[in-house]
Amino acid sequence: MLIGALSKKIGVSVDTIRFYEKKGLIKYTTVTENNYRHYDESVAHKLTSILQAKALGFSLREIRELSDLTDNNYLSSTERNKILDDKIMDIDEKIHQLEEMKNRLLSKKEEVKKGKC
Amino acid sequence: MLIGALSKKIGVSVDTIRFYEKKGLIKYTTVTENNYRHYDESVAHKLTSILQAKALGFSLREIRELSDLTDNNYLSSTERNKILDDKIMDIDEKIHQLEEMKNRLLSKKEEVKKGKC
DNA sequence: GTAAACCATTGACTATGCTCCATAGTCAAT
DNA sequence: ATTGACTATGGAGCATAGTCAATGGTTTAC
Repeated sequence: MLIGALSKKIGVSVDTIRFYEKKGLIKYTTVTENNYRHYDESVAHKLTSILQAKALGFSLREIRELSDLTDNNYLSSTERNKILDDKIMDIDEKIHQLEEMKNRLLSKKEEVKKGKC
Repeated sequence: MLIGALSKKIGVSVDTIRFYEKKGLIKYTTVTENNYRHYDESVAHKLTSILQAKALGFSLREIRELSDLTDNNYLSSTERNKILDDKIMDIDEKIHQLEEMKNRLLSKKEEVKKGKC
């Protein structure tokens, strides 16, 4: 898949794809003699999860660090585990806060219903 | 409470507080003759929920719009309800994606355990 | 073989969300 | 009354995350 096709498939600009590549978030699979980047399905999936993570308030740096955890091998399994556990706690915290926020909005809805506001 | 005290209490810079004020996210309660802003507890709570919302991937604009929903009265209850429902759906979606992300990290942990990576 | 549609690189530009600085007024303690 | 810690305003500067434009090579279709 060339960059334009990937861009259309995921709904993100070609500039953004090249930007993410520069930041080390994605890699192209192959480059042919003409110097065109070629991507496979796995990059499409990765892009999708990058976009999701971004919308959940993770920075590109954090997303990259998590992704490095899979791709590189310079960390001990203890270190990996710690990073993963931290991130999982982080996620649990976010879920909890989202639930709180949802409850606030639900009671706001009740108030609107009762004409209180 | 003056701006410095509020800043220390919540753990956000005075510049940020004034910046949020400029953006319409918070208001000072009173201003004395010396032109100093005075804040009460409600602003402290509001600041805390702004910081939470930001960490969950909401923009200052979105946070402001939601907050306007409480503070102003130029919308019909139907319109309010729609905005609230949209935001609640948005939150449900985020929770769902966080759970997906958590599962991905949990299986990554399993892989680390098994020495596969 | 040439136009249209794609690709690449480089660098400038933009929006958002702060952060810092200069300048100046205020307040509390000594 | 002066020092130090605070406040205010205005504007410049910065990091992050893109976006756009200029220039030029490639590929496909006609």
